[in-house]
Parts: sequence; C-alpha cells; structure tokens
Amino acid sequence: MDIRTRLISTAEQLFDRHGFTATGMDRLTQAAGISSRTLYKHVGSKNGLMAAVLNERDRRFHRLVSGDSVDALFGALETWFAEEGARGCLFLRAWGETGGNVQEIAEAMARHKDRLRQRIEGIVVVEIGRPDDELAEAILLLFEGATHAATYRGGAAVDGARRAARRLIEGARTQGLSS
Amino acid sequence: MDIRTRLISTAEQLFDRHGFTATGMDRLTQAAGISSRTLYKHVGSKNGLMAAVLNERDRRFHRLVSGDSVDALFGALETWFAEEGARGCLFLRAWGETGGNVQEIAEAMARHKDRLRQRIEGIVVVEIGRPDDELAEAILLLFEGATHAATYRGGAAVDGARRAARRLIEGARTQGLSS
DNA sequence: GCATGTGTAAAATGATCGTTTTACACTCTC
DNA sequence: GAGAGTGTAAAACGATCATTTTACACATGC
Repeated sequence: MDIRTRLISTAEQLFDRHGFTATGMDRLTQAAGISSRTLYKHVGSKNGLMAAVLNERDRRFHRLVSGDSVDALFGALETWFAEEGARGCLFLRAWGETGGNVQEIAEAMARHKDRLRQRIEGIVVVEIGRPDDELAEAILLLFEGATHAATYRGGAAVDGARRAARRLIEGARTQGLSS
Repeated sequence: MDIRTRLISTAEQLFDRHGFTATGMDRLTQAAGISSRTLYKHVGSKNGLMAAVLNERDRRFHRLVSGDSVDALFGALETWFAEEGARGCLFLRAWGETGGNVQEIAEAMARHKDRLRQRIEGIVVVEIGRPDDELAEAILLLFEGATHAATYRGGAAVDGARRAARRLIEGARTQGLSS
C-alpha cells in the first residue's frame, strides 16, 4: 500500500476514534509506521493532514453514497456505520475542534456539505420527478440528524430517518398530483 | 456574580467557540479572572469543568425549551442560535473530543439526550393526542439535524426542520383519524 | 486574637505538543 | 559510480499542556 494512503487512512481512524487535537503526531507516525520527517514531507503540517483526511473521506463517502433513491441513501449510511461506527460528522468535528479558523479545514467541510446537498437534490428529482427545495432540505436534515443521533441511538436513528423521509416523499408526490 | 457561575459560563463560551482541547487552563483562568488554584478547588480537573459546563448547559437548555408544541421547540432553537451562534451540539462535541472515554462527560451527554427525547415525546402527545414513537424519533432527528446543519446553512436549517416536523405531524393526525 | 476558609499571584512540575534537524541507508537513473 | 530522491531513527526545538506547590492577603466567627 502506498505510504501516503496508509498515513491518511490510519490518521482518519485515529482522528475519528480519539479526536483530532487529542491525537498526537507521535501516535500517528507510530501507527502508520513512518518517520515524522516523512509525514511532514507528505502533508506539510497537522492541519494539512487533517484536511487531506477530510478530502479523502469525502471521496470515499460519495463513492458509497451513489444511489438514486432515499433507500439507497440511508442504506449507504447504515453500511457506513456498521463498518466504522457512528461518532458524528468528522467534517463538523474537525471544524469545531479548530474553532472554524483553519481555512483548508473549513473549506473541506463546506465542499463536503455542498456536495451532499447536491446529491440529495438529485435524489429528490428521481423520487418525485421534479426539484423540491423544501423536500431536499428536509432529507438533508434527516441525514444530518441520523449521522449524529446514531452516536447515542444506534441503528434506530437511521431507520427513523429513512421512514420519515419516505413519508415526506409520499406527501410531496400526492401533492404534485393534486395541484 | 458567583465565582463558580462566572467560571462555568466563561468556560462554556470558550469551549464552544474554540473547542475543548484547544482551550487551555491559562486561557480559562485569565478569562474568568480567577487563579488556577481556585479553579481546581471548584471543579477538580479539566474534565470536571467540562462536565460541569455540560450539566449547566443542559439545565439552561431545558429552561429555554419548555413549550408544548413543535413551533415552540424549533422557535427556542432559533432563539438559541440567534443569541449564541450555531456550532453543533456541545455535548456531542465534548464526547467526540474525549473519544467517549471520560465517564462524567459521556454520562452528561447521555442524560441530556435522554431528556431531549422525553421532551419531544411529550410534545408529540400534545400535538396529536397520543404517543407515537416513530413521530417522536423523526422530530428528534430533525432537531438534531437542524442543530448541526445550522452551522453551515444558518437559519434555513431550523426553518426546514420546523416545516418538515409540521408535515409529519399533519400526516400522523389524519392517519389517526382514518384508522 | 487566633484559627479557618477562601481567595490571589507566581513559580515549578513533568509530560507532551507540533515541528525541525542531524546523520545515515537504500534505490533508482544518467 | 556520482547524484538525486526517498525513506528511517533519534534527538532537539521551544512552546504549551494540566496540575501542584509555595507564599501571602483578607475576611469570618468562636
């Protein structure tokens, strides 16, 4: 496995499990099996590593969430949590731990959330045949809610979000027919 | 103002704005205008301070969220964000930064989320005249979603959550009439 | 009038932080 | 076979971390 890939994926695990600030560079280099000199050659700084982790996670996330239905969307979330556990949105956590003051991290967060919103807008069009901002916003909120509520409610959160999304879609469909 | 109250409220602001781990004890004592000796006499440790902040925030939160309707619930959230800004759930953030390994913090988080769930179950009974676990779960998810999505979508997140909750309640009401 | 309690200021504790440096080994390629 | 590139190990950097200690000031109540 490529050295940079290994570094970023072990860093992602440690950051996710123990927090960003709480994870020191010694722990990172030791877990990745590389020297600190190599780490800094590759990512420049700890903030650079954090941003690289987030951008890689964003790619991975959108590879997984590639279906065209709400069932696929929340199914992907369920799979994600089953494999990696649920500890809240890593982008928001990074943003919060850095007080929103680190540009590369704030940008990675904003980019990720923009793409998520676009993904959901696409799903809405497939589900009800037309764009619907209010419905897309609701599904985004349910997705965000499930992501965080799953940390203390487990799989029930994802189930509940999927069911609520289905009901809202059903409502939007019949509303579209009657008007 | 009482010295302990002042300490906890300034600590809450600093933790919320800059993150828990990133906020050092020197900064805390300086901002609160007390010596480090006094701080440790009052809260024992940094983890103790974090737990005290969370428990005080929980009290304040439930004082604000005391209405009996979804409009009151999301109205309270709107007020909260307008006054203090939206940076995600401080309980989940504390839990995440400590890797879930600090007992007093994990307990404060669990207690807060339990109370929130009970609050919402009560609102559901008032709104539709009977308990409804699925509806309560959905509103909890919308609330959690709005709390976090407000960090990057602002007030639109709270609006969207309130509207979606209203639609789900309307659906549950007519369902109750037809069955 | 002397403990007791509660506060301050400031230094010291030892550990850990992110980052850089020094010195050295291996493998390519021209 | 010299030089460039990429890696390691390990020490050093100065700063900052959470916490404790020392020394002192000002109340309170018995």
